[in-house]
Amino acid sequence: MNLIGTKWKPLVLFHLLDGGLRSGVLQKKILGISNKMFTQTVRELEKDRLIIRTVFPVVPPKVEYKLSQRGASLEPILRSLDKWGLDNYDN
Amino acid sequence: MNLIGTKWKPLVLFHLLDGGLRSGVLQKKILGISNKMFTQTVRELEKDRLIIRTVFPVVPPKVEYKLSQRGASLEPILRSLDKWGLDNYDN
DNA sequence: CTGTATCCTAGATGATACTG
DNA sequence: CAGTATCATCTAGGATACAG
Repeated sequence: MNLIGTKWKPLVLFHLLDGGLRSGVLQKKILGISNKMFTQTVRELEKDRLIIRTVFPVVPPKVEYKLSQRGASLEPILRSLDKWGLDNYDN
Repeated sequence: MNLIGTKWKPLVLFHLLDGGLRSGVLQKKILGISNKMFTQTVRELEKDRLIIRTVFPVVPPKVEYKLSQRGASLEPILRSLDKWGLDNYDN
């Protein structure tokens, strides 16, 4: 639970399931996340080797995030969580 | 994520997968949880209709918690999380 | 046994401004 | 564009004592 048990981590991972995304694009997909929490979250996920951060030395800066093999192994769980959430949205 | 996205909720649910448990027994299974957080967690889970709380009018008091049908529907996810955690314990 | 009520602290989070 | 720094706020969580 320490690796993925936060408010934002599962969401970040979920949005990377279909492929790597540029930083700004990924952040926009996570509705409601602040810039600070976004950076903090991806940093921790990178540290835990669940995602891979790639920096392209261009101007303007370009950074891409994608799931690591380890992160990808969470796919069944993330998909299940998503489905369960949709099925139980009535709350 | 609001329904199960806390530090303790998944653990409480997980320990009820194999059947209902008496309050004290359940609490002892959740290592490290304080009395306050335990009560607060089960209260929220009950409110979200993920678990069912049964009070037996005896002395001394006896309270039992068990998964609701809705809570039981989380079993695949909880089992997967458990397995994933075991497989990735090396950090 | 089960649960509540306080008090208290650390960490989580947001808003804003700023840097390379 | 991507990320950092700072300030302020809120809440999670623990410890303890108490109640029914």
